[in-house]
Amino acid sequence: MTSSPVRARRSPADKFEDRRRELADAALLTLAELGYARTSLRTIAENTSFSHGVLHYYFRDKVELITYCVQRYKVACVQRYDAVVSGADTADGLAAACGEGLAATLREDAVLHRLWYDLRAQALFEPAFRADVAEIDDSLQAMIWRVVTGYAELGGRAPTVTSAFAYALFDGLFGQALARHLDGAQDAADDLRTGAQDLLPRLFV
Amino acid sequence: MTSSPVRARRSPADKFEDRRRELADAALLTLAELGYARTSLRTIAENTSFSHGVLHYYFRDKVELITYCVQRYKVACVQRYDAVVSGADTADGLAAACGEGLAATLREDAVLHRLWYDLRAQALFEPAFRADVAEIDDSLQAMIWRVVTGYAELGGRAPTVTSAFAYALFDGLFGQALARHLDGAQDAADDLRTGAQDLLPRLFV
DNA sequence: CGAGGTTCTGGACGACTGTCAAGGAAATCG
DNA sequence: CGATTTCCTTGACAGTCGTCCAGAACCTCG
Repeated sequence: MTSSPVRARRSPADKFEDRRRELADAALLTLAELGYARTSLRTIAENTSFSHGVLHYYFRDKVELITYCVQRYKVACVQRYDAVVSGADTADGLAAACGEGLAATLREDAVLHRLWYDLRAQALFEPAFRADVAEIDDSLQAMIWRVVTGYAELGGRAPTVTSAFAYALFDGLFGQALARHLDGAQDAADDLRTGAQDLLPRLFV
Repeated sequence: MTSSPVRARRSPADKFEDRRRELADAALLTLAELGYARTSLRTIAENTSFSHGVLHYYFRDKVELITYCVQRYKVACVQRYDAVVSGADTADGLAAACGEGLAATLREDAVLHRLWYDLRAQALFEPAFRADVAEIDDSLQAMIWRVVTGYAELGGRAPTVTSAFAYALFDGLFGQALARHLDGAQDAADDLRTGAQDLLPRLFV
């Protein structure tokens, strides 16, 4: 009972948490590459400089590891997107930045978004994932809603949809673009960009 | 070389195909219950009156079985939906039937649609599924497009979106409603109904 | 240096997977 | 009826999986 490794830190700047993050980032790469169903703890460990046993030293089980990974993914994703759309000062400029931001993250982080859609589907079956997936979904919905309200203020009109409705539409658009992009369609990102620009005004009629 | 069971039928009305369908339907139930990642061939066989070996008598491997299942799912899904929306003779009536049809299939076939979103996510990783998933996606897109063009004719206006764009939006709406419904939200189906009715006119501005 | 805690290794365990083959059971047909 | 094809069961195979653990390695501090 002395060496339960879950909570026994002492060193400065929490080396324990640092290694957790390091392992989670490696796991994130492997998960994004193979998908949830095909990723084993041993495969994750192979993409690190450690052996497979260490994962159970830093994470209670596979669910805790994946949960931790997914939370890391969220903050990086939302932060980057907010930065992209924060610079616009006209309605049309914001719509363009919105489309460009979505297209950019589609091009650059396609495999991570693929993992997101995978895990969200898994959460439909595995209740252990639902809380974290719902939390990320909420933060993505809020991210989209910031764009919509920003567009509203710059354009002087109020949106005629709910936050959830707007997010569902953008999510559908993004999911389709992702599938096409991963299938090799060169124009997927461009279509997403123009599609998002097209969609935004339709939320105000 | 005489007894390769893949093609060696003779009896009337193809008993072989009948049993394939029977096994595939049982597999579909099990897959919808557990999801792709957690469903094994033995578990599928347990939900039938046969032993696990018979699956390899009627299907070459797991991929062929699941592929066959998914194709069965498609025809049932699209046929039923088309019947629901075929009766409308006004634009508003068609929008209502569209929303009601989506809400009804959400309520009645939630677990099957859950499987669909699961398999579509798997196809992002596993190229073996992509062709079949793309085919189903196309048929669903055509199904939505029939509603849109029908609405256009009844309303005397032409849609201002592409078929793929319209499908992406409806799919996003449905996916979100499905997640909420499976999470126990009582109003998910109603929101989907009104959401679809709300979305349809926005494709004509 | 040595004691004691922390970190990591590598092997083992039992359970489970898809696949296959040998042979029994059942149906079909000459 | 017996022979032959079709259908199905059973058990095995070689892997992989998550998990756990004994102990080596490492680090820190007295």
